[in-house]
Amino acid sequence: MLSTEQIIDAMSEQGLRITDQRKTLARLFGEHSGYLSAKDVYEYMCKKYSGLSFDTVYRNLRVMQELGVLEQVVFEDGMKFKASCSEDHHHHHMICLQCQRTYPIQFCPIHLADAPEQFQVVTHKFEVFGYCKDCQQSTSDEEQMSTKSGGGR
Amino acid sequence: MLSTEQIIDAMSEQGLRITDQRKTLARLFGEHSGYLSAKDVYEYMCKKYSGLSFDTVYRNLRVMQELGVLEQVVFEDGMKFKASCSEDHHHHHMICLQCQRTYPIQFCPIHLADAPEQFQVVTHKFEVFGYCKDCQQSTSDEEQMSTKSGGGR
DNA sequence: TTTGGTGCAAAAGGTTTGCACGGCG
DNA sequence: CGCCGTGCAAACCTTTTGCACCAAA
Repeated sequence: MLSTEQIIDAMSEQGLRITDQRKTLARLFGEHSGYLSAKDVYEYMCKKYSGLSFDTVYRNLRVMQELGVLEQVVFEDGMKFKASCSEDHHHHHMICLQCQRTYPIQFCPIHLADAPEQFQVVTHKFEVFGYCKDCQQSTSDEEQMSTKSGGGR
Repeated sequence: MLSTEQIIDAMSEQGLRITDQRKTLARLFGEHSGYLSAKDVYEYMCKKYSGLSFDTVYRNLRVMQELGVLEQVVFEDGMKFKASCSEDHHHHHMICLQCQRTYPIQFCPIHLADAPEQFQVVTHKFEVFGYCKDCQQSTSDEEQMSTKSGGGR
């Protein structure tokens, strides 16, 4: 997963200005490996920037996603973001339902599927949901972020 | 997949009133095997019911989903609905990007995934997207519904 | 200094809710 | 005839857009 520095460098190289807010965003996603909703990000950022507006958060999330430093995924309860995987080969994810951190799965089932021969495959989605090692015993809410982020879905 | 009659029977058994609108909804989902958004359904129904309101469509979609006759899935471009599968065993789907019809896949990759041993699996999602037999040659828009429903995602 | 980022306000979907009336059972 | 389903209006939530001001480079 991209580090804080890699995120900042990528944004800088693309000519984006590195504002204080964007540094904080980079750090948030660089250090937190789970998925975050726009609201999660807004609430987190609000603690530092009192006059923060929702639209700036959305704008920055969008810019960072278009730049490729963030990945955007649709869940049942809405859009979420996390730092892009730095793994360059195709892989899937296990996603923790508690802390929403992701763990790579190298195995890909796409060629094993009993496709109707006539079906021309374009893309696929394979995701495993459950509880990671840390979240099985301690269902307490002590996570990396002090805001409550888990529990969703 | 549930037939028009099965849908109506299920609704009737649950004490729901079978209004003309609900009959039409049952027929729509009973005969159309693809995913439809609330907007798709609204536009289709509008052709028959001039004074139709959006909220009634939403209410009925929700009721039918809670009753179990409709399945609700989140795509990148929003929520969509289709008649529930009548297959009683676990399976996955191939979904046509053109007509949005679905085809069952019996194969399930869940036990083959190289899980971090510590990860406690709760659920999973495996979907294959592409073009079905009918939609490969004819990219024309002749589908079951006369409204444009495909192309999405 | 110049261009791009931010906050504010408002708009734009999509979905839900309260209420009164009309139709199903 | 009683209660549920419907249409209407409005609220609500998330996301986007226009504009003027301020700050990064």
